Amino acid sequence: MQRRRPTIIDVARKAGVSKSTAGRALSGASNVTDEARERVLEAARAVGYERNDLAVGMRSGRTGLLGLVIPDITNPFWAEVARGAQDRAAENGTSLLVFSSDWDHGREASHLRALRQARVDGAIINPVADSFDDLDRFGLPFVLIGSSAERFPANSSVGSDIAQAVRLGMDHLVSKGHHAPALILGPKSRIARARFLRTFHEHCVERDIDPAALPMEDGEYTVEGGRTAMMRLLERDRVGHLAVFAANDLMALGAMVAVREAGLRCPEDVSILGFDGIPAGAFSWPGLTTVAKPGREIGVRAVDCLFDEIAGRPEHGRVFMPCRLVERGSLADLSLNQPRRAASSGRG
Amino acid sequence: MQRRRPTIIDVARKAGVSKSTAGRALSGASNVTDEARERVLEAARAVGYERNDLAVGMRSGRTGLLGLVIPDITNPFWAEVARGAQDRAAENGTSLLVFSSDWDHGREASHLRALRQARVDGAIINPVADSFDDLDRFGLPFVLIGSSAERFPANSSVGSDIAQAVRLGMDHLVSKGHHAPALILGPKSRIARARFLRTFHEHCVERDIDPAALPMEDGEYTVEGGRTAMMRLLERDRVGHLAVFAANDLMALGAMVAVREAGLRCPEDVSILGFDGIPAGAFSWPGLTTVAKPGREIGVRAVDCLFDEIAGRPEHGRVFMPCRLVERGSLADLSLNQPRRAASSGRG
DNA sequence: AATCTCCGTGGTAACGTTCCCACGAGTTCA
DNA sequence: TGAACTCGTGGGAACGTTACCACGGAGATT
Repeated sequence: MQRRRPTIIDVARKAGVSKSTAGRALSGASNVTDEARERVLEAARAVGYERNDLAVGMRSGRTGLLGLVIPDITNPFWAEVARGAQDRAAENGTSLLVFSSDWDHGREASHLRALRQARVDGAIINPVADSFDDLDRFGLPFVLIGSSAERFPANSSVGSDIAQAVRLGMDHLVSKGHHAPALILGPKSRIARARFLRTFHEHCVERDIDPAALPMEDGEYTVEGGRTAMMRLLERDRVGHLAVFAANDLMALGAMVAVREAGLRCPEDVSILGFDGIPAGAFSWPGLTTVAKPGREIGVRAVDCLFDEIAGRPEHGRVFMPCRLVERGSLADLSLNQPRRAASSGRG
Repeated sequence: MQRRRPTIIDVARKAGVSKSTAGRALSGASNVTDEARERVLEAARAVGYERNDLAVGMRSGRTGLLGLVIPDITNPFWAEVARGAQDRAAENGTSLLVFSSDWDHGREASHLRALRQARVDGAIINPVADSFDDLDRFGLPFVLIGSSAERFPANSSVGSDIAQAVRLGMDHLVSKGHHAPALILGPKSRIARARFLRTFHEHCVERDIDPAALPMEDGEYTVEGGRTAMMRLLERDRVGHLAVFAANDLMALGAMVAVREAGLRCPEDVSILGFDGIPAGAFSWPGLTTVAKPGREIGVRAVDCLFDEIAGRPEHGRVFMPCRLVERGSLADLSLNQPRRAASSGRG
């Protein structure tokens, strides 16, 4: 019942030209007379021709497919990245194969294999692997995204500018009178953690703060991880207002929950600064002040960078996108010597 | 520098068999000697052979690609659906092409064309179109997801059981003593709105409630839409406690913001019931009580259903997945004649 | 006027796999 | 013993497109 889909040969026949000419006209090559092109395009429209990308990929080696391998599409930050990448890919007539690795080496390897078998033109990868082996074996053009990219300095990568982001956060904390913030960090196994911590230390030194004296807790990059880390933080001896810089918005939101569960208030008793810029931070109460990574823009740039890589001109090298501070209501302003004064509680 | 990738012919040569036999062994066909199969597999491993899905698709008509067209991957609900679909697809050795339509007809049409050109085996679509035309022209097996599916009774679809969901919500509201809840609905242009409203009316009739007497406001399916709708609701004359049933979690969270901005408290002054079950609802304060759709499960079932459709046995027809009530802290319990008693404020 | 160059065109090969058919050897049945 | 059948195997065609080469005619150059 479903009849054969028209091919370029059908178009050529209808237009009265050879399939070579038809192919040239349809692919927008220049060496075709206007009249022939016109006839071919008209014929294509008439028979309802649609190019077969498989055959194109087979012959030309270009499939018009790109791969995106991220930890989890349900994580709001990665969803933003995916959206940016998808939009940019669509602008260039390419499509995106999306995979979630769940921080699992096996899954990642399996996804990379699927990408190779699909003969994608290239891939954007947030690598689970901290060794170069799997990536080395990938065998296709790729661009790394995220903070783990710094482990692979030889490859193109697009990430947020952590150094600038931490400085932004520190400046904001200090400007509000928080000179010795506690830290809530991710698991020790994660590369991003070391990066964050090292940058943080550098900024402490610049400001004559002894980082070793600052409270510090670990947790998974989740709401629950942030909650338990904050509980441990609250159990410590402390005097006066507590300010916390969390390495991730989900942890910051979890910390906020823990504060409330402890019978304390944010920002009156505890100030919280997040990191990521996920939408959910705008719905909490108070709204979460955070350093926002440009997730969508990272996705866009990664695709641009990947096109360069595919074209054999990897001129970008490593791209660091600037972050911005989103001020909502989770930081108290102690700079006016009014320790108990709440910050305005607008929703950034 | 990058040498040719090994083909099935290389494998055949190395194993000392014909490419037909090599192909049979690699594709797991039965009519091959164990010894030959062994040799082929060994040879494939030795030369690092990886099947070319393009060529397979070219010849066999099966590409191992599925399309997913949803409104927006950054919407947490759709991200869940995508994740479920992706996982199930991966289990079956297929990959997912993901597109966001942004409720735009042009984008949707363009994405569907890209799917056809990529020769995907089938697609899962949340259609923007309310007419059948675009879908009719699609020409490939597809399964619809989401509430708009009901416009197309002739096609397979997977969605949540709105009737059951609304009943669940109503039962909960009534059990907490809210017999005349206000409604915050989506835009009149959306199909989901009519569905929700009709079901709501049916349940009102069953309970001898006059739906016409209930306050009702429209808004976009966003936080801002919910916020302004709630502001309009609060401007109306009212007596006592206000209960609101929002047609979407984002709107519910926006409503919560509006309540706070008006100097009122949730749930003490206003009770809010959401609909969707997005993760952000757990981070708000109070936590959002909501009717949760099984997003991930919908994605999984949609893929199963699509495989049936591709195989030419569309036995599923229309699948409705049951929703469940997630009780957090945004509803006051008025059932004990204690109008001002706050509900427990746990985080579901 | 002869040659060279450029341009548009058409034919053919090639991409890597699966499908189809034919072949020979071994087995079963009459 | 011969026919029919099964089974594993191999050769070739086919999928739809683009790359490559060759050709003829028009215009430019010598």
